Amino acid sequence: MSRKLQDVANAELSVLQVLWELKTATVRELTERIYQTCTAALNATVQKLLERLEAKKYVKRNRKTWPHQFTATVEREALIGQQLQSLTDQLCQGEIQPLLSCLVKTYGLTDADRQSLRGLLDELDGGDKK
Amino acid sequence: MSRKLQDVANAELSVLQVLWELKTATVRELTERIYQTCTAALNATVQKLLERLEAKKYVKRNRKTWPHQFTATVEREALIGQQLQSLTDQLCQGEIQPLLSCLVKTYGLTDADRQSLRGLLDELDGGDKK
DNA sequence: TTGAAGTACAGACAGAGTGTCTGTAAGCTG
DNA sequence: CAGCTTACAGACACTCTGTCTGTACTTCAA
Repeated sequence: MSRKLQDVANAELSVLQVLWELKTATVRELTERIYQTCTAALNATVQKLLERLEAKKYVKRNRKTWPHQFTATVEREALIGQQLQSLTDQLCQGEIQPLLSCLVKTYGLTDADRQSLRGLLDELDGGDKK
Repeated sequence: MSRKLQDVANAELSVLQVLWELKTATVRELTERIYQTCTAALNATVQKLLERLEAKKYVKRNRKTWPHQFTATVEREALIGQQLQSLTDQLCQGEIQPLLSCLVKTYGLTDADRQSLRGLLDELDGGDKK
């Protein structure tokens, strides 16, 4: 029974969040954003998180600059999509249907939400049908 | 930095899946469904998984029968909803918007999917607006 | 050029979660 | 009661995660 690989850990995610915001950043900048301070230890922690994110191909490191510059290589949306995928895989045998219905039913979708959702659907209809 | 509590592990989920299907089951039944066989060791494994699920309030145990009967106390949809919630919390600051758009864009929603989604939206409109 | 300060990197660590097992006590049924 | 099944406690190895220390490397100013 293989484990559900968690692929982006909590602390790693907080690094990604900052990278999405700043586009590019150094370890120091990231550390200060995340911990509101920057000690040697915290620095090393962020360094390690980046190292792991890099291994997972979620972050790119520019070694030509000093200090190194880091950039996210996944969009937030891609990560959402990936999570959605694994969610449906695990709980709906890959079907989106149950998820959609659950989404619409249990979430108090506001009028605005519904409006924009309809908009998206219309786009899709126009896009691939004709 | 607290860890993202994984709340339902992989093996635990497979137990839930069977319970959703059978409504109620004994350890033996669960073990045979999951592992296609039933040794003492596997039995104990499933026992442990049930014990943990019970602690998490995801499973109810009837101690009056022998052997004990187990039932899921969460619906599959509730679990989906919960996962969606934590997904939006982590990646969209609680907003559903980005998730919806990602869903519609990256998933190849079929005509049927879109149709049923519209249906759900219409229900909502009728339900709480008037 | 040299030294101080900042940065990179390797490795170690504790704590938690997970899936699995062994051993033992308890319950049932012929 | 005997023998089988089930329940339960505890242990285990392994992995993941967040954190840290220590050391080597780079840069830049004096």
